[in-house]
Amino acid sequence: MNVRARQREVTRATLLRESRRLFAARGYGAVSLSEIVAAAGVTKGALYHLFESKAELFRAVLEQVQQEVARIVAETADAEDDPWTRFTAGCQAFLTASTAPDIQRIMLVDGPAVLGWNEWRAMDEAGSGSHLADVITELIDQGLIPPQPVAPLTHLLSGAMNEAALWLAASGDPEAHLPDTRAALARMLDALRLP
Amino acid sequence: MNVRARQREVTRATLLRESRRLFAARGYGAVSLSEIVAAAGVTKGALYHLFESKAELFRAVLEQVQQEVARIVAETADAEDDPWTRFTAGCQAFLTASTAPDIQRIMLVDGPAVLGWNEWRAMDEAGSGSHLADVITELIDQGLIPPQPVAPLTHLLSGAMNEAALWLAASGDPEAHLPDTRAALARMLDALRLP
DNA sequence: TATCGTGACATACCGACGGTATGTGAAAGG
DNA sequence: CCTTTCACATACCGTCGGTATGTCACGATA
Repeated sequence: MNVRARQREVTRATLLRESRRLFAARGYGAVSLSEIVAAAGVTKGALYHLFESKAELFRAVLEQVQQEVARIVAETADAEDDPWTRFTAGCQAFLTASTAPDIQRIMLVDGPAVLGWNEWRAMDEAGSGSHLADVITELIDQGLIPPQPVAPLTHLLSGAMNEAALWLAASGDPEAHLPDTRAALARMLDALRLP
Repeated sequence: MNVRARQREVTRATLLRESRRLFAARGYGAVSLSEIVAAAGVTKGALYHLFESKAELFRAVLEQVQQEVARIVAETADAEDDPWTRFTAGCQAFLTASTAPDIQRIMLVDGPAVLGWNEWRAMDEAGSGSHLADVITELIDQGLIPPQPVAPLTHLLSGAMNEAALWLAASGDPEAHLPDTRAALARMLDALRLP
């Protein structure tokens, strides 16, 4: 790889790292581009050479965060053989991962507001969202869940886990409430299962 | 009431109405104060005389929206005698009410991002959120739901309904998908019930 | 290796935004 | 009446996101 192309990647990675840190700490609206480029040690010229706008920079950060979460969920789920266990383990992994503060603010709070809910949803479905729909489809096919349209149930569960993660992180002591929340989620998932 | 005090209320109501319309249509970030005061037929002096900041104006709008939703939910629920039916009817009413586009963007998308999730949650609990926690507590007391901590289950259900409403409104044809979504929610709620 | 185009930035600047300080005229109080 | 108060209007500010232009090292070509 070229020196130029490599340097470009370094600058881009630095901007992504610093903007992710600042966005996570104080939110999209409260962080200025001047702040970001100062933290990254470059100027606005560099930023606008690499990203089209502030919103596009945020989108790139969000993409990175979502892929991290999707990877964790996929790895946890794939470690299980039983389809039902894959389902519940993946959900629990998502809940735990989404409790991290930087993932919270970027992925769950600012994401929909900055990009609009439609685009946010589209990005989510390219990440962990599709895993959920896939595994639910599988469970219906195998007769473990009553036959039903997949999309509504997927969004009910996705929203439940998102909100639970937000509450967990905001509740002061996530570690303390995690067991109860995991238990409540487990009860909810088990309740969906056919006898 | 004074002429002055009455005029003040008129101006305030006009600003709330116009800003709600604009916030709902294009989102908090994309609407400027100049636009709002122009639509309301006043100047920024009036706006800053009545509200401390743009965020405080938004908070006043959100408060209004949340109270409307809470009223609908409460009226629907209170029309039922059976505790379990009160629960499910209230949830269905919330789902339907939250599908309205202006309620969507203001209450579910921009609310957490503009005010922060903690403040948004606090406001929600002053509105329809507390109803949900109350009725769940009641159902546990009556032995209709397994004994468990109330908060985690409340947030799981609240998040499920929020996300389902967002998906419903974004799915192009809400009327078409509403029955399936209501059915999925009903299944989820029934699954929580003790035999 | 001399040349020259290209690209990865830096610099300088713009209009618009949220917010504030001050002015004004009509209603309220005496 | 006369004075105070208050619901605004006017004029202005610093900062923001965004852009147009300059600069200089790299890299391909002869």
